[in-house]
Amino acid sequence: MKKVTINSVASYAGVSKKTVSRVLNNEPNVSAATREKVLAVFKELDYTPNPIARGLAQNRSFIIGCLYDNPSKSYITRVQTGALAACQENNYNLLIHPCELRGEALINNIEQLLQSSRLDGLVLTPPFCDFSELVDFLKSKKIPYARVASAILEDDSISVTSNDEQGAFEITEHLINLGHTSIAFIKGHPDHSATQQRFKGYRRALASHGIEFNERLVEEGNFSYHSGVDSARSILDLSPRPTAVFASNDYMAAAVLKLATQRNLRVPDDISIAGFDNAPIARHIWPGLTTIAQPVEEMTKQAVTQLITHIIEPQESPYKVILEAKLITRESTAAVK
Amino acid sequence: MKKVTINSVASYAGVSKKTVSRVLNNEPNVSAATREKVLAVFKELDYTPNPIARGLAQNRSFIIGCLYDNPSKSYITRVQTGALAACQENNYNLLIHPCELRGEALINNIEQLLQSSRLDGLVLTPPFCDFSELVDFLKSKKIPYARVASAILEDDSISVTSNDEQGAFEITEHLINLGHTSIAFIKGHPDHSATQQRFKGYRRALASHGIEFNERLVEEGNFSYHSGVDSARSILDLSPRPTAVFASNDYMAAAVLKLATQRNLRVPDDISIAGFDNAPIARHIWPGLTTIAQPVEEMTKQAVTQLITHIIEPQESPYKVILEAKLITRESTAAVK
DNA sequence: TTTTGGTATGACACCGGTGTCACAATAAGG
DNA sequence: CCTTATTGTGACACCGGTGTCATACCAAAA
Repeated sequence: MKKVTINSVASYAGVSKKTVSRVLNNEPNVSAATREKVLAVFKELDYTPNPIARGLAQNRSFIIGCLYDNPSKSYITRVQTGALAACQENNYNLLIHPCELRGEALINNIEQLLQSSRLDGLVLTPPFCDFSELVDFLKSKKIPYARVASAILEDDSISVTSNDEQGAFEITEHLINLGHTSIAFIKGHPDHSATQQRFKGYRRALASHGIEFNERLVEEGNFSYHSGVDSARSILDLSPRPTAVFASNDYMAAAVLKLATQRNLRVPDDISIAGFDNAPIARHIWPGLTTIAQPVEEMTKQAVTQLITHIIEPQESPYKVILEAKLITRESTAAVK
Repeated sequence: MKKVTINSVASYAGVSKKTVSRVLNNEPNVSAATREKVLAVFKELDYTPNPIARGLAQNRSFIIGCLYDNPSKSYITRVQTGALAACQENNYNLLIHPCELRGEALINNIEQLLQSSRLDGLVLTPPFCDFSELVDFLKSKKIPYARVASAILEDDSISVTSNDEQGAFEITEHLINLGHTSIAFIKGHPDHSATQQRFKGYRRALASHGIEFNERLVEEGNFSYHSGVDSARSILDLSPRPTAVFASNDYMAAAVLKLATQRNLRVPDDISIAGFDNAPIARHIWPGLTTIAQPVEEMTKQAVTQLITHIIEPQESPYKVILEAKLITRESTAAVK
């Protein structure tokens, strides 16, 4: 199999390689006849331009980097799925780069990454999307970036998010409507803006139904299953025991369920449990978890699409989208007895 | 910030760019003094070679592609983790490419991928690692590849795997040692070689303990949670009901657990359940699942490391490694009453 | 008919590295 | 001391595209 380059196409078509390049890039000032002829040769020789050579000439890599520091594998793969979909549509590639927000020298790490990979842009997933140190660094280096699921909208970057606060409000209201008034809450990781948002939604729902907020019902978690176990222990030890628990994500909710079951509590008869994210585990356990589903793939896809658009043609308009979160009721929540 | 290229380094150090290139690539025939000098300039100017230019000159992309078609998000992320570790050590990047084994035109899809991304090599995860149509195609195109977790060892490619058959044997034996003689089995997806391996291990354990194999205790699954639910239904409807179920992965085992719990069966008192893979769900549910842990990250890391080594310096020796799988006992299995 | 202006095209340098080869300087051998 | 290897170094083309600019061409305007 011989290599087909722009030179072979050019000589085969009887034009200069610059003209071939013009056809490739849909540039004007090529006669219809010439364009047709070159396109025919593309087909005939089965020509694909070499992205590396292109990248060198244009100082682009056609690669987007995806930053994450997230314990939830399902979340990560959903993000990847969305990002990949956008990349494929635009002939871009996706580079995944897990790294620690609180690790030493995060900025160095990212600088290294940018130096060595020449990424065209970055997608920031939680918690990076709200880490101003990083965002400022990228801004100063003029690296295009897009933020996914951020709570901060007051800036001029690309951002696609969903309404965490509203989701938390709705699921709390769902519990209240079932008659619960003593609803424990497990917070997420403090570095994630979603943590504050979900907490705010919880409090707003209590307030709007005239239920007094009780500090003792709130536990600090960090989104990990393990932290859920610790929080669950404290909550189930309370007396009187709350009739419902709303955990900031499904892993922690699953931990509550596990501990409750171990203690021979029946869910939802003795205690209702709600989660957040609609992770696979929410439907893989019994009883299934009532939770909030967010369009993670769609958010990421939109963010990356917009990022690539921006890379190709820089524009000022800050792209902001807020997508809807949706309540999913399963068996883990029921009316209070 | 000015761009630092090989030219600036060269003129700054007072040598030709070829000499700089020699230092970069650790080539011989550079005097110690010159090498020192150039290295010092690297530091001083904070120079990083442009991988794209390098790639163009050497017709390499420094990118490895990772193919997968797998419903288990945790498996995918484990594979990615291992592959990334190997890539980072070798200054390679990882491109992820999910696609369907049975999708129409898989080969076309891959051909397209290779054309447009100029990947240096591919990692084949299950089920691709055993799909001869694809392997033959890659061979004919002379694309380097490595296979992870394959059951087929009789070829000349790079392959790192773990002993599925032995793992299945051990977990079955574990159940037998607990007194179980009626042990149901749920098969995995027929496209995965692990499916046959695990089934073989199950049968070998039965045979070696003089327990007659009973076809009616075997259900066809496909590794998905959903298929586990269907299989579980058939198994729990059997009469007499088996005292133990060994599912070919943890998702299906979790499905059995869920259904059993819904039917008010106590696990492990009324029925023992074992899985395979040690997925996160195995310890996120109650009771925790007895299962087999495989070193997925390690397998993938070794495979990719070897693949890159092979790309840099093609060699004939087929690299074959088989890593150990390990039995993890949790609460879902107990002695038969 | 000549001037003007836009369109189609190609020559050529360039992106930032690496491969080939020539050549000078040094070391080893006769 | 001269010849022959060996080592260190640089000039230059090349990888496969894109950007800049000159130019030939043709139609509309003067």
